[in-house]
Amino acid sequence: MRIATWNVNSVNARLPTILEWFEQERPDVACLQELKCLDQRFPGEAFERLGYNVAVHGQKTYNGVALLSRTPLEDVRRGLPGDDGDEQARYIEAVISGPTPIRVGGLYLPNGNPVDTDKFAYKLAWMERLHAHAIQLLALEEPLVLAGDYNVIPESADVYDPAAWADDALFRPESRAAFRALKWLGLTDAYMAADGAPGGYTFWDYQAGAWPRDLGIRIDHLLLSPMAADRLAGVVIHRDVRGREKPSDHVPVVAELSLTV
DNA sequence: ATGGTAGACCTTCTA
Repeated sequence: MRIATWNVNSVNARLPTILEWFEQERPDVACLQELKCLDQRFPGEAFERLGYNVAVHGQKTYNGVALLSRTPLEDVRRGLPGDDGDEQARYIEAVISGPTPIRVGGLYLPNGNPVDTDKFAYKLAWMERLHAHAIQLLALEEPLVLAGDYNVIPESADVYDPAAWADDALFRPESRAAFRALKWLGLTDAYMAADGAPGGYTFWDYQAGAWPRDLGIRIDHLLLSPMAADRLAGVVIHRDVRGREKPSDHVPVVAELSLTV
């Protein structure tokens, strides 16, 4: 089965582009981020017509995440545990039903800029909550995928100019250390395990000609539990999508797992 | 050093 993650930067502004990609690629599961709409404004029928079951955790104007699956979604959780006062819609999780059920968490990790504000503290606190939740999920010893826009550049090879990003929240040592700590729990970065080639970027800014100049960063990741990593067959970054009409600034990343659907 | 783009929404915030 193929599992995709894609920060779409407004599901409604991007709908024709998104549907075209879904019709071409037909992923079994997809995690979408930055919907920028409330649940009732999510175009669920358009995805249902393509054969998907839909679970949404929306928010007005900002954030918003969704899970799409060809088989029914069970045990849906909306919101990251650990802070009941957190209003931001950045996490959704469900079990994908099938002969080998797989648990999928779709996440939109806070950007964290500027670093001298409470936005950076919120990012690091959110990563601590994700860490604590990942411990709980790994204890289940299931196939598990935590996929989304992590807003973390893991290594220097994942950015066109490391020095230019040294003070950015996406590349700060604190953010990278928290990402490494997640992996130390036993999670595998699917791209690195399957390919790992430098320059596998997933985001290019809209500004300053970042796309034509290939000034990209790798911030969209799929982290796999051991039972999922053992079944990893490959990862494809759909780079060409960035060059299409009215693109998102992120492109889809798709992991293939040798699981029957 | 600055400004460059995109989306939601209504004027500025987020990225």
